[in-house]
Amino acid sequence: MTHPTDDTQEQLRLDGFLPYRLSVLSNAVSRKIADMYEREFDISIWQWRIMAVLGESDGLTSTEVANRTLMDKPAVSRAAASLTERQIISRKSDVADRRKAELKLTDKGREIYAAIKPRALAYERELLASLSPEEAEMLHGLLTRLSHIASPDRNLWSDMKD
Amino acid sequence: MTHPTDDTQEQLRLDGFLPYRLSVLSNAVSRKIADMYEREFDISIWQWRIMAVLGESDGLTSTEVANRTLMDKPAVSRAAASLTERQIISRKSDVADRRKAELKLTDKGREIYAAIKPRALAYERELLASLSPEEAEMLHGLLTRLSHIASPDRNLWSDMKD
DNA sequence: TCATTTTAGTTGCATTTGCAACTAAATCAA
DNA sequence: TTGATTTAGTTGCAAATGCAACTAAAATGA
Repeated sequence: MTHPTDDTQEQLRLDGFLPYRLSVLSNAVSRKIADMYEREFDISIWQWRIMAVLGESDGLTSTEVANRTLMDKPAVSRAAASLTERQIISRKSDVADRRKAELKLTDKGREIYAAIKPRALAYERELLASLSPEEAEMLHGLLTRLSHIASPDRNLWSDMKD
Repeated sequence: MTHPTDDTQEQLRLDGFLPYRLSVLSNAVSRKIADMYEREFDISIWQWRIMAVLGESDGLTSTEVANRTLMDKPAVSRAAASLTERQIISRKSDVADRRKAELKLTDKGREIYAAIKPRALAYERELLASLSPEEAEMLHGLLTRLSHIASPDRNLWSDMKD
C-alpha cells in the first residue's frame, strides 16, 4: 500500500461529509414542513417563526423577535408586515420609545397558531419516531455542541435564559 | 393541573424544535465553509459539490452528478458551465449518445480540488472536535435515520453503492 | 440646547434559488 | 420508417434571500 502521485490520504465522500449531510437533511425537513404551513395556512417559514416566538412569549419588539429567531431585521420586518396586514399579529407602537413596536398575536393569530402547532409537533415526532428517547436526547445534545462550534457567538441555545 | 381555555398541552419552544435547530445549524455551517471556498478559491457551494463528486469518481454525466449531489439539473448545468469556462472541469460529449457529456476535473481542477479538500476536512474535524469518535459515529447514525424519514425516496445514503 | 452617535425598523437591490418550460437527441411502438 | 414518448441538459423567470443604505427616534455629551 503506497500512495502514488495521489494526495488523497484522507477520504472525502460527499455523502459522509457532515456539512453536506446537515444541509441535505435540513433542506428536506424544512421543505416538508414549509409545504405544510404554506399549503394549509398560507404561512411562510419566516412568518411561522415569528408566530412561534410570539406564541411562546407574546409582546416582543421586532428586534427581540429577530434575536430569538435568528432572522435578520429586514426579514422580520417584512414577514411581520404581512402578518400585520393579514391581522395575524398586531403592532402597538411604544409610547415611551416611538421607534419600537410591540408585536402580539391577535385572536385570529392565536387560532392559526393553535392549529399549526400540533401539526408542527406531530411532524417533529414523526421525524423522531425512529429514535429512542435517549437517542433523541443525545441528538439534541450533539446538535447543541455542534452549534457552539459553528456559531460560538449566537449560542444562545441551552445557556440562554430570557 | 387543569388545562383552561388553552390547548397548549405540549410545549413548542422554537429553540428546542428539531427542524429549526437543524436549519440554524446547517445554515451556520454552510455559511462558514461557503465563505472559505468563496474567499480563497472563488468556488461556490454548488461548484464545490460538483468538484467533490468528480474528485471521488471522475467522468460522470450531469445527471449522475445531480443524483449524487442531490442538486437539481439546472443547478448542475449552470455550476458546471461556469466550471467549464474556468477550465476547472472538462466536458466531453458522448459519441454514442450525443445528449450526454462526461464531466471530468482538469489538471487545474484537480489542483484546486486538492487544495480545498484538506480545508474542508479540517473544518469538519473542527466541528467534530468536541465529540468523541463514538459520538461522531452516533451522530452520523442518527442523521441517517432522520434522513430516511425526511426523504424516504432519495435515501440513498449508506445503502447506496455505485 | 443642539450636534453626534446609537438604536429600531424599513426600503431597495443584487444574487441566489427552485421550478417550469423548452430544445435536442434517443428510444419505443406501430 | 415515422410519429409519440422519454431522457439529457439548458434557458428563463418569479420568488426568496441577504445585505447595504436609509429614515426616524432616542440617547449621549459638550
